[in-house]
Amino acid sequence: MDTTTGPKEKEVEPAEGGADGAPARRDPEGVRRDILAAAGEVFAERGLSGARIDEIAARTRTSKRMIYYYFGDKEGLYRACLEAAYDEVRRGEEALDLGGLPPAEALARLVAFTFDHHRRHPAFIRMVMIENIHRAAHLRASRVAAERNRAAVARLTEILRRGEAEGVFRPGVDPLELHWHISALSFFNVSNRPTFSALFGDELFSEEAQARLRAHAVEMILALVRQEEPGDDDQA
Amino acid sequence: MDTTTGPKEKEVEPAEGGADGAPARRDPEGVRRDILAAAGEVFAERGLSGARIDEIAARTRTSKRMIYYYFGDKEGLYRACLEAAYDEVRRGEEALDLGGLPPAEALARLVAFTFDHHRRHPAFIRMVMIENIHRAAHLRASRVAAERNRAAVARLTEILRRGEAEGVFRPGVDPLELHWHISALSFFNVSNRPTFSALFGDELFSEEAQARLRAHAVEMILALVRQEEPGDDDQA
DNA sequence: GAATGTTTGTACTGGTTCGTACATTACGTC
DNA sequence: GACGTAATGTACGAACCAGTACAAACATTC
Repeated sequence: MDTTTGPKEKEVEPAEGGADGAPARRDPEGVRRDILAAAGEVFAERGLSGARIDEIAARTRTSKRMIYYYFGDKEGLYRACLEAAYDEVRRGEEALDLGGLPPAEALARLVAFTFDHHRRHPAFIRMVMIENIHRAAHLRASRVAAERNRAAVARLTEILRRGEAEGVFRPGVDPLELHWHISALSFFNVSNRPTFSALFGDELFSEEAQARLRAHAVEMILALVRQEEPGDDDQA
Repeated sequence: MDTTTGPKEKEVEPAEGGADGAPARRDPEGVRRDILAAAGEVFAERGLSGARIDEIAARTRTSKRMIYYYFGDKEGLYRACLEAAYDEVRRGEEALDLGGLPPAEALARLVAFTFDHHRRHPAFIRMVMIENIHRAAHLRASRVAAERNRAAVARLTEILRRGEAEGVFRPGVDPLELHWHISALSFFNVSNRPTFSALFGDELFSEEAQARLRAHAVEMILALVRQEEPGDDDQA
């Protein structure tokens, strides 16, 4: 029985597979990212209590020991994943530039973009669902995510302000409330697909149906903020 | 050390505390309900993997043994809870009678009712969230819930049909899609409150703000189905 | 090239948790 | 009032799983 726990003679290949050129044999930052990626998958898939540290470790290029070394405990790892998820998704939102567009068009694009963006990030949606199940206990404990989210509302505020000034939006619309409605239509469309499919089938989730739903979301939001002046600038 | 596991001399009081008059000493149906109620609370609170059978048993007037006797295993119990939750909530919806109302009014009431109904049943919402995390694996495995849900859509179909016939609703609105939107606005308002509060504070969840959100939900849905005929029956 | 702190691997442990073996009691019924 | 079955209580087992003890290898600085 070989009890020597010394250096195993398997090929070494320490950390040079990163493809980013850095031939660092020790690569703490890379290990961190590696763990975070694996943990993100597993947490999103199974939830906090459902996830197994050993499974996360197995999906890693490193070992369980490293998880505890870098993240302390399971919750610490979970919190880091949560922040990373918020961070990544919110960063993706910044790509959208609505500066030059007329307010109604800008809002329409924002809604459509949000709808699509949520669809593109199901893992993020799942993390938020899980966090809501936990009554946001861990999100509350982290100051990171708040900043980026306020940016989303700030952008909405700006669009509303412009629309109000131009007289195309009715005054007094609360940006936060509007954000709430937009999020609802976009988030639910991803989060509740499984139970809905189970009850009513898949028909709402074809590309065509989704495009229709998105168009309706845009319509509904615009209808809510539009200044209804029947026969004011009617072209006729 | 007393190793006799015989009849303990504690007062007997077998099952007469039910307050419903039935002095049955053995009460299988009551035990079932008792377990189901306790399990419903715990599963809604902690999720499937987070729930502990021992905790459920502790909240019961009976023992863990009975859980396995009646429900087989943890999943069986969870499935029973899920069905019970759907059943109870859908039964509560049947109270709403919209028969005599004009279509727009009926739809408005339906949306407002749905919005409130979701708020009144947070535990049900949580069960659905949890089930969505599990990709509806357990809901799919049960045929029960489907029936009652179709009734909700059927009612919506009827309202749309009438509205279309009367010319107040535009034709071709898909009842299932409309149900999706209504559900989104109502469900999300409960399901995502924790993370939203964590990021933006509580302001949207005061009674006044909720009333406003509900009014907006009604408005948005009506705007979506309304026949836009600018200047047709304008009183002027 | 030695000293010192950082990063990593291996094996293990202590507590938790689902589920069950075994025994016993109530109930219906003939 | 005996018998078969349904219902229930107690104690326990086996697996699982978060977290750690111990020790080694690397990196950095002088």
